[in-house]
Amino acid sequence: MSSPVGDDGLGAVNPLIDDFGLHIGRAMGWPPMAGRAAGVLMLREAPMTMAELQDALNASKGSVSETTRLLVVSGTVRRFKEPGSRQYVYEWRDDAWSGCLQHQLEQTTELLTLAESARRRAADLPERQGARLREMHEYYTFMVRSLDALLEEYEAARDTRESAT
Amino acid sequence: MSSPVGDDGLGAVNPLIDDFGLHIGRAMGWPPMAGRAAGVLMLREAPMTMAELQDALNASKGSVSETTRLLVVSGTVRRFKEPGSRQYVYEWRDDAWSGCLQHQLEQTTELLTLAESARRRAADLPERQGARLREMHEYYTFMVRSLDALLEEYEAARDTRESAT
DNA sequence: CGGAAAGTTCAGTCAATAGTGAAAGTTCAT
DNA sequence: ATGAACTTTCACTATTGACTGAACTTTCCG
Repeated sequence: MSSPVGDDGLGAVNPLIDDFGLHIGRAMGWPPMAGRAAGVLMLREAPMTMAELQDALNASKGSVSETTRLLVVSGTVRRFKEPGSRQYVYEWRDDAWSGCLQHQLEQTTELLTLAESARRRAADLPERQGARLREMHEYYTFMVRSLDALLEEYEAARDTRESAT
Repeated sequence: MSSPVGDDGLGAVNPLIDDFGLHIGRAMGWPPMAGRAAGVLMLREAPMTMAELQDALNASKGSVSETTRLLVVSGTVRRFKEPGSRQYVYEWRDDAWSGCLQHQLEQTTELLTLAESARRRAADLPERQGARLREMHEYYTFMVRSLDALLEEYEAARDTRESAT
């Protein structure tokens, strides 16, 4: 109920956890808590129960529940029950970073959609403005195409490394 | 002092402006106001004064000042004085999207730095955790390299289009 | 089934962030 | 130099978003 990172020999890593919270959280559009939870889960050997997370993060039950939900839908954490146990455990996924890239791709796709909608809604503007919206549209088209390719490339490279292990 | 988009024949575009505010603002880590300002500036023929922006956005002087500052440092908007005039005008830059991609690259580089620092600070962890930090490090190394390449590719393509005009 | 343990939801509280407006600071034509 | 026009700064207010904790729902062992 006291040490924010539990009794895993990780006591010194704590400020690191907070850095995760701020940075990854911000990058992924998560609240800081989710970033901290991601950090804790990455640095743990074994899968953690909610109670352990709650203790490690020094957070309320409700908050941890919301946080784990978020991490699971983001594709960075999986949850399962160990056979015979009645409680879930949470574990950082080996392919977590694919999930992050996928997330980025989705965000960018949304902006492409916005660009398309903008051109439709503000059609027949003078040359200058039309050109600006065209630039935006071209940019996001380029980005979606490129990120998609990167995702594929990254996963291919990972699979290769994986099978080499 | 009334119509939120001024008297430019853009009256119908207003909900669009707010969409810009939410989406681009969020993507760039800007407050909504900055996104809205970006939208307004994209959709304008001529450069705008602060007074015009203030009117178009229906915002306070202070807020517009902060907002323009932000857009200028982000590289999406430039400001200059028309000769003989004593007030600045603000204009959406033709190469604004390069600035956005650059911004993304910088953000990603920060996370690479975090990954490096994490491996250093949490060295000599058991295999499992070490592998996770290695994955993170590899991911961000890959992303920084790739985004850098994309930026170059995008700018090259733009230059080509440009000179073809 | 009954009920204890685990997990989720949600109204309320607290903290962080955005925006206002007035005062202070700059700039430039005269 | 002076002062009017314009811009920035900053203390305050409003808004938004995160976290808490208690009430509720679900799960599953006996």
